[in-house]
Amino acid sequence: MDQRQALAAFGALSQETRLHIIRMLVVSGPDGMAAGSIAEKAEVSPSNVSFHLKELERAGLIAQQRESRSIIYTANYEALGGLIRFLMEDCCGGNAEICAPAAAVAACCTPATKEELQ
Amino acid sequence: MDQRQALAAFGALSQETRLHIIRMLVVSGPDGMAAGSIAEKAEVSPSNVSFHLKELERAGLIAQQRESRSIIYTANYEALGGLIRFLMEDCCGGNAEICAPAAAVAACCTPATKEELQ
DNA sequence: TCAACGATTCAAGGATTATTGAAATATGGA
DNA sequence: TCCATATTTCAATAATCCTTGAATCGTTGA
Repeated sequence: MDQRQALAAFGALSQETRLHIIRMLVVSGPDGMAAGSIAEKAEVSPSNVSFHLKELERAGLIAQQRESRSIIYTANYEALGGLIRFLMEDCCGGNAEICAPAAAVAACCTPATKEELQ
Repeated sequence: MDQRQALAAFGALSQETRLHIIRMLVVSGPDGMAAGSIAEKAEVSPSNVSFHLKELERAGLIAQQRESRSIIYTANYEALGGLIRFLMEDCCGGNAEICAPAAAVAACCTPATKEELQ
């Protein structure tokens, strides 16, 4: 993740509807969600959700794939991890104490990872 | 760090000049930097840097304090750590593998923390 | 082929954000 | 007090982003 991507990702996440969408897609996992379901759950119009999905895709945070009539969107875990990494390295580069609380969260996440990863 | 703050923080970091400023302030540590120095290093006009500093402060990512004629800005480490934490918990809440790369970075940061903290 | 469904695209508007330069504020020293 | 320094505020403009509804595109089944 370079700075260009990070700037786009921060911009994408700075909007309430889009943050909500990302949350839903992360939770829904590899199965993802159809655009219509996203619109329904987020309570926004189809054209509006389409606008925000395009924005999230442009930032590389989600991917799409057509499934019959629906278009399924999935969160890009690699990009999200990369963004966290960018934030930490950018912040840790020189001063490290910012990462301490993050390390605590990471410690709480990694046990689950052992089971989740493959 | 609640969602409102996170949205503001993401918005603040989605602008090139502001990301640059945050980087400089994190590196400069508790001493911080005067507005003029920031403007000079970032190569933007005084009024423009003032605009961006206000934006960063509004998002809670930096703090200011007057020092004679200068106004010294410092990075808010707690807020930056809180933002990383928000991103991780928001992403890890349901699926954990996103945090794996972040955990790796955290592991690389924590050794330094032992010396840096106090 | 035609109709219906799921979704995107487009244009218009309104709202927010960024940049600029001039004017104003605050501080410290002659 | 007066001037210089450091910075902010303000107004105007430009640029970007968000929302809305209508029109369009691709897919499926009758």
